Amino acid sequence: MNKLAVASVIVDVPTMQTNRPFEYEIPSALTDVVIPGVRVEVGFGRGKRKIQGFVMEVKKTSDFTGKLKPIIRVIDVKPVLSSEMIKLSYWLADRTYSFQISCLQTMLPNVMRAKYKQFIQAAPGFEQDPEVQQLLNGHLLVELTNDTTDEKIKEIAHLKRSEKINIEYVVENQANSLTRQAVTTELSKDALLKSREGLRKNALAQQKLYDYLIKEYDNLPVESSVIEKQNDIARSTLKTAEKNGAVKFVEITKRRKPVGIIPEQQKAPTLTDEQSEAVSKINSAIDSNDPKTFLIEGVTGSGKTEVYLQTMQQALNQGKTALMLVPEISLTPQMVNRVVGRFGDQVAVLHSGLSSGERYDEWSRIEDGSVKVVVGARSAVFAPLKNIGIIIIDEEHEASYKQDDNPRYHARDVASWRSKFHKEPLVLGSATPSLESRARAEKGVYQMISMKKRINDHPLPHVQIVDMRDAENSAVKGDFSPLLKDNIWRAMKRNEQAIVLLNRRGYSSFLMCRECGFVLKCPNCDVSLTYHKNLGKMKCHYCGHEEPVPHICPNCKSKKIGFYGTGTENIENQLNEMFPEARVLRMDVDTTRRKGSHAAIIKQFGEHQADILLGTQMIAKGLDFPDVTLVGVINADTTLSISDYRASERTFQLLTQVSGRAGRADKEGHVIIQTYNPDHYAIKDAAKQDYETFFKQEMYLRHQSGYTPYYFTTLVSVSHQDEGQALKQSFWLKKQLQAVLSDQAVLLGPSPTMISRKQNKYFYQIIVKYKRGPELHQRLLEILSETQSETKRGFTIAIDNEPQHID
DNA sequence: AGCACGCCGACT
DNA sequence: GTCGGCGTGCTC
Repeated sequence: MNKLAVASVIVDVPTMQTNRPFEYEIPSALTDVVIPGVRVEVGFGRGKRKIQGFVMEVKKTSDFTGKLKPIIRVIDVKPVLSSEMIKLSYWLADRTYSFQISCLQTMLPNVMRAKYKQFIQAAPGFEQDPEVQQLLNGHLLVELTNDTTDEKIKEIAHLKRSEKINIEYVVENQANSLTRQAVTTELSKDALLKSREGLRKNALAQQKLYDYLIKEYDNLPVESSVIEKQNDIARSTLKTAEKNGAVKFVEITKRRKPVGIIPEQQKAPTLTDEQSEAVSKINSAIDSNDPKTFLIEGVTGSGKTEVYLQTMQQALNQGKTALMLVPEISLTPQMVNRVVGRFGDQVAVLHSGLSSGERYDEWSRIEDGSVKVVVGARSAVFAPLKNIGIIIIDEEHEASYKQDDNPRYHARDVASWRSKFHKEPLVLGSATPSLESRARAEKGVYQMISMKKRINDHPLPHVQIVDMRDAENSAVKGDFSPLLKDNIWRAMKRNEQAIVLLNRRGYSSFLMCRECGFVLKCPNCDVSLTYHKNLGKMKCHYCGHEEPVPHICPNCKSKKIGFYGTGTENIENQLNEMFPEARVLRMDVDTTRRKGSHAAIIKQFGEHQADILLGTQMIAKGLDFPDVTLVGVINADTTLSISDYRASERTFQLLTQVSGRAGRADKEGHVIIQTYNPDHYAIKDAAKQDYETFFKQEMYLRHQSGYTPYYFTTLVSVSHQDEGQALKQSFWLKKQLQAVLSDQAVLLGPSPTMISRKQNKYFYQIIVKYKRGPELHQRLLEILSETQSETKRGFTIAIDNEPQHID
């Protein structure tokens, strides 16, 4: 009998050199337990280091010529990775040029990441050694933490060299954190009552505990922490009761269920013609296991969400599951209630507000099949659903679907992969599709579904563009044109609400001297410091460096140093000055930092407890406020000035979306867009809510300049402490790439990134535009492994496939 | 990553 | 000589 005795393991060491499977012997005691997808603990390296790894494959023999180490321990009882996820991780690592271990870790809840600890222990026979005793200070084990001083490390290294101490490695599994200590009783309720009577008169704490146990008898076991904190019963009281046989300590696995109240079950409304046509097209793809991609181009208010819900229902009817992605920012209670209202408690919602424990619990509920519908932001695309019947991506153009650190994956690509794996449709929906998706629909790669009518024939808002270069407008002191000011006033008078959007990208409150032009910059990074009001300090967004606000210019000693640029706070002040009676709510990064505050602001505004909602991009997304009749955009063009080929697309999308916020109910909406570029097509087309015209114009320009969707783009950046070295290396890289690319491909750069210095490293980037690039892909992978030794000398190479921003 | 090995200078 | 500095290369 030939046993499967070798496991192929991806180890938790994120480096290029260890980015491949390592083989381990499966001890006979662990056969049948070590199967693909489980996590294991293995020894790695020459020392006694222990780390976590993922079993990818189990086989009979190994080609490895050395001696295989055994697997030390199996962490999971059942696999945490399905065969689908294992396959997906290979594809993802290849596509994003990332380490496979990083991919595996992103696919799983954070708690599955191992925590490593090191403990110092006296070597046998050296327990009494004075040096060892001094180090351990009477303890048997001392943890070696990250904050150990250099001197102490030296001392430890000494002792280790002379073999007086050993270092013990411990791999901790954080996912265990969900078992908690709880209290219960083995006594009957009557017995408890009896014991309660038998307590001494002055044993007040015990009496209180018994009373609690009797009252909560049906809810036992209760977590000890709950009893201790909420009911102020001391641990010693519990211990005493334990001794007396009244209570018993047990371990419970607690499932936090974040979706608290399940809203009333809602019936599916009748569909419009456009909606039912969309539903039937998608449903037939579900029925016939057709992994095609649909692109729903539907104007705001056309009822895309209902199409999503009914097609998801179809998948469920077939005994399948459904996955729906929405941008984090639209994961509002309104949205969630709508889905939960339809599907009840078979829904799991994965949003960033979940604690890591909650996230793990939701993951388990999905994994064990108790959840049929998953709604979530980007990372929910890895939800461990089995037998997926449909995948939906709402607002598919959103840049936040692309992760901006490693692995730099796009949720749309992962969804597409899974759609093919499950042989089920993928539905992309947007009022303003990304150029690449819309172009694919044009070519017939995606099937286009267009929804042009608004439900109940709500008219589109009336949009006006205000040319801020006009004499009348440039003369005003603040940032409000007379027209916008007047319209806000009117809306206030009619007791309606207004939204004011400040397009603040690349625009912030930095400090500038009006005498000499000096700008306060970060000493480590090449960016200006921004003012943080709650800190009262200047802060760097990249490295976190802080310093006090100077009152005289460090350069010319003038006192004319002050803030420059329009921040939300500044606009808020202007609004308060102009409309002293209006209640202004501000929503930006500062006011929404606290968990739940985003939802709180939306709720407050939705209940008309404020008159004006002022904010940045985040107010533009999918919110429905019936009393809003006016939307004002202060500076429509700041996103245009960014040196990014997607600048026009982003501007168009933002303006179209925010305009959709006005007048969704019976009242007509009015939108005022202030700009210095009134003739720009992105602004003009957005004002007309005319996606198709914009699409044609933008496609023409992309074609002219050779960008997505006509070309693929890959961004390669090189960094080093020394600017010259970084530049030298990037020229070398360019030469390497040139050699494998055809004449059709274009290489731009190397050029310094917009922020050319971050954390004291210099960054240069090369943009590669190409039509067909298997050679490029191969060469980039090779370069990554060839340059691994350079990595240690301070070089880093980062590759971003289809970047969302070039900066 | 983290560790051992190994090759150099300056110390009992 | 040898201790300990850091550079190099390997980990099943």
